Parts: sequence; C-alpha cells; structure tokens
Amino acid sequence: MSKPAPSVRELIREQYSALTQSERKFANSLLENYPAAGLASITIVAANADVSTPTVARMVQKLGFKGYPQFHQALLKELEAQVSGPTQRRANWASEAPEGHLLNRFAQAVTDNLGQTFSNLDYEQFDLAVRQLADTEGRLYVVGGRITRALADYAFTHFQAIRQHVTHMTSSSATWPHYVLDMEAGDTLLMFDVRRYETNLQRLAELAAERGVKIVLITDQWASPITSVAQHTFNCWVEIPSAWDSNISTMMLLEAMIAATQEESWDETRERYERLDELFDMTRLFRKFS
Amino acid sequence: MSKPAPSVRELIREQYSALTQSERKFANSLLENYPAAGLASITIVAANADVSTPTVARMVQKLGFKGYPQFHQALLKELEAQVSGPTQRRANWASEAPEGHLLNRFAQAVTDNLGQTFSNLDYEQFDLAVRQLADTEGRLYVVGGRITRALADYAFTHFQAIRQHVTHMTSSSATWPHYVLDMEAGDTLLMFDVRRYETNLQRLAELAAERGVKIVLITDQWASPITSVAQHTFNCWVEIPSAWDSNISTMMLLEAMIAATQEESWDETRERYERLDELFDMTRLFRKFS
DNA sequence: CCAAGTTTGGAAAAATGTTTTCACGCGTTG
DNA sequence: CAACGCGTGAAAACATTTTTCCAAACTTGG
Repeated sequence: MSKPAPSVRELIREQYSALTQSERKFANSLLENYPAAGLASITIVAANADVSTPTVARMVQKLGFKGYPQFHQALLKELEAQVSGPTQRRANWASEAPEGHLLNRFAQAVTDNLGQTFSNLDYEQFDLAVRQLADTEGRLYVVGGRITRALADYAFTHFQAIRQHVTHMTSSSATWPHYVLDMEAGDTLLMFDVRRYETNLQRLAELAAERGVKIVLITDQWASPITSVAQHTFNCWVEIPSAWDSNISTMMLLEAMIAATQEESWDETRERYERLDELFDMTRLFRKFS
Repeated sequence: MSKPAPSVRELIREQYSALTQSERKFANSLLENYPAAGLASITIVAANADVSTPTVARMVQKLGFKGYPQFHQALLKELEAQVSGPTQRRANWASEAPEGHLLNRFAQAVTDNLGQTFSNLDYEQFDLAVRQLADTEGRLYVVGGRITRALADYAFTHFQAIRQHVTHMTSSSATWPHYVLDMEAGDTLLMFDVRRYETNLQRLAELAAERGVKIVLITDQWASPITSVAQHTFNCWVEIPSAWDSNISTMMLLEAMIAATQEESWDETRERYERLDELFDMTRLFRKFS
C-alpha cells in the first residue's frame, strides 16, 4: 500500500455530492453513529437508516467498494486500527486532525467556554428573562456593540419570526436617541455587551432604565458595567487563544433564549411561522427542500 | 441487564477447562489476536485457526452464545465500547437545572452538533480554505442568506480587522450584480447557505464561479446545492429540537477559520490590530478595560 | 487388542445475507 | 400532456454463511 487507504468517512465526504437523497439519508445515519451504524448486515443497517437494501448496496458501490461485504470489512479494519492504534485514541473531536492543530486547540477552548457558561447559568433567572422576552405587552428592542451587532441582528431575525413589536437598534449610535424617545415602561431591551465595553451602550442602558425599560443583558465573564442597571444579566465565557473573544457561548445562550421564548408562546408563534413560510414560498426566495 | 455482560475473553477463561483440544486451538488463536481473529465469518475464522467450522460452532455454544452470529456481535460490541470509550464526557453542564429543562436538552443537542461537525471536518480542506481566505492578492467577498446574514456580518467584521480588501455583500440580492461585475479570477467568496437554500445565492455562486472566483462554502449537514461550484465545502450539524436550525456549529467553524486565518498571517495582522486599537481609543468609543 | 465413548471435520441442509431485476412514481422536458 | 430519465424499493434470484448430521478417527479402559 503506497497511500493510506482513505477512511469511509472521507469517502463519503468526497462522494457526498454524487449521492442521491436516500443515499444521503443513509450516509448521515452512518456519520451520526460512526462506525457502529455500519457494522451490522446490510438489511439491518438499511432498516435503521430507514432506506431500502438496494439503496445501501448501490451507495457502497459508489463509494468504490465492490460490494457490501467489502465495505463492511473496511469499517471493521478502521475500528480495529483505532483500538490497536496509537495507545489511546484521543477521544476528542477533530479526530483526524493532528494533535496540535489549531482545530483541536480551538475545540478544547470552545468546550471549556460552553461548559463554564452553562454551569454558571442560573436557570431561574433564565426562565424569568425568557418570560420577559416573550411578553408582547411591550416592545422588544435589540442592540449590540461593534462585534456583537451581528448577534443582535441574529436575535432580531429570530425574534421577529416569533413575536410582534421587535426593533433592531442599528449600531449607528447617533440614531439611538430616537428609539429611546419611544420607549415606555414595560418594554424590554435585549443588550449584548462584550469587552471592550462601549460607553455608548452604557449611556443607552441608563437612559432606557430611567424610562422603566427592563433590560436583559448578555455579557462576558467579567460583566459589563451595564449589569448595574440590568434586570437580568447573563455571563458568557469568551476566552480563546487569540487576540479577540469568541462569541460561541454568547450565541449559544442567545439561541437557548430564542428556543425557550418560542416554547413559551408556541401557540401564537406557530401560526406566525406558518404564515411566514407561506410568504417565503410566494416570493420564491427559497427552493423547496424535501 | 443488572450485571455488565462478561467479555468473551472472560468467558473463554471460565470455560477453558471444559473445552476440547481443537476448541482450545481456536480459543488460543483468538486470544492471541483478540478480537481481530474473531471478526470474520465462521469459515474464515476456523480456517485461520486450522480447525473445522463445526468445532467453532460448538465452542461458541459452550461459551453460552446461541450461535456464531451472537458471538460475533458480542465481540463487535466490545470493540465499539473501547473506541467510544470516554463518550461519557459532557460534564453536567447546566448542573443546577432540572433534568428535562430546556437548557439541558439544548446543551445536549449543541454538544452533539459540535461533536459531529468537528469529527466530520477535513482538516486538510480546512487548511486549504484558510490559505484561500488569507490570500490578499484578490478581494474577499462575504455573503449569507436570510438567517446566516448575521454570520456573514460577523465574518466581515473580523476579516476586516485581519486583512484588507474585504467586502460584505448585503443581503439585498438586488445589488449583487454590481459586486459580481467587479469580481475577478483569484478573488474569494465566502458563502453561508443553510437550509432552506436560497436560489438567489445559488445564482450568485454560479456567476462568481464562472468568473473564476474561488468559493468557500459553509453549509449544513445536508449540503446546499452550491457545493457543486464551490472549491471548499464545510458541513455543520445544525439540528436542534426546534422549528429552526441552530447556527452554533456554523459559528464555531467560522470562528475557527477566523482564528486560523489570523494565525496564518499574524505578522501583517498584528500591525493592523494595533492601529485599529489606537483608532478606537481616539474616537473614545470604548472605555479602557482594567 | 477390542469395544464404548468422545472428538473431529466433510458435506448437505437450513438460514441468512447480498445482489439483481423490474416496475412504479416522480419530476422534467420537448 | 405524452415521453423520457431518474431514483427508489419490493421481490426474486443468487451467494454466502451457519448449522446439523453423520461417519471416520481418535482416545480410553477393560
């Protein structure tokens, strides 16, 4: 063997674009539970992925195997190699990447950050904040800083789909006073402030708080000064070995909030979602996904 | 099952005295090369140990298995368990939250997604894509869809800090032709396309590809059709128990790319960063961080 | 050395697994 | 709207594997 036989996983990736829908269904099922989902007989394996036997047979041939038995053998070889291989396979994520590769260091940092963020999360606070975000009595304003503007935008797009009266305060702070003018007691302001903290955001927070607006703040582990005027503060761990801060845990917390808000008001939301879907279909922006 | 099923190895030791000569011959062969020597079909396995098939069949029954297939399965299970060994990780993230709380379900889904994304990542592809993104010979264009626009924005903000000639193609697709007009061979287009895939994006990709622009595509596990014209495609696992898709793994991949790009060209980047810092200080947008 | 009991493997039967064929349904095209 | 190509799975055909049966070959104790 001159070159190291490519792993089945690699083969699937290479050929993925050439696979048909059902074949992808099986490919995904296999990747999701790799390689266990490919070790039984073709009949069983196919049934588990909810496709027919011929589909699997055809696919393994596309991958370059002569038949299912060969494919099966290849998987076994891989599994065996892993066990007998370099002492202890690094049970970590980017399995194929070399030990010190940036991907692996990055994965480690992200895992730590997410873990820290989650375990420092007060779920009662979380539930309260979500109730606040779901409250359609008042308006919901969303704002972020230089970097977190993108997160605010993401939040806006989703909250807009979930509820009415959502406003994204663009990052040009010159226009903020106009928004503040319209704010009323009972409104909610969702703020993102990760270091370096911006004085503009703090001013905004103070003004809003004076008007009786409830502030939900998502910040980093060192806590933005806005904490003092916010109703609910959430800290996200953001350190990575880099010149800038990671916003993955921030994003995760945001998504969790969106998911919770949606669950909170699913009855009303459902109809909104369906109408939204219809509208998108009409404008034909999207292609149908089956 | 209350007790942990004994390993085949243990079973052999227990029953060894009850085994006949030929059976022992096979048992030894298996123990010598465990468990590989037991993974093939009964015929092959028997031939390797230089005994007859019936001998093996009788022996596995003595060990307590109903038939050879059951014995085979048991070996596989063991092997699998060894590989996926410390899969038990995931240190109780949202430790205080009750078992079924949304936070916990969410944490689980996110962990799975990140794990899947990482383990299906081809790090050589990754390195190539990063080199492409760091190439300042050509321009770098960034674009996303309805939802992923926010990610494109995030990417833009960071890449702008790292390198020159970065353009964010706003989501109003009406203006895209203008950008395409300026694209040249050697430019790079970073695209985000998560289901439901947008036809506009696909058109854009095709046009860009025709002009010789290298496309780096970040998509979901089902792969956007843009794959076919993209140089580098990356799949992110995005499923969460919700009506919409999670973009945390997408975000993670993006951040990893940013980090890698920065590392690739740190010498030039460093100076850019320092100047940027000075500029922000001057405009006093930020407060000093102690 | 013989007879009874045990072990062994060849070969056929049974079971299971794999591949091929074919017709149906679906979307596309002229 | 008919004709075509393509993807799909039911079912038949085929191949392999597993089990069973049985006779030959050992072993052991008289």
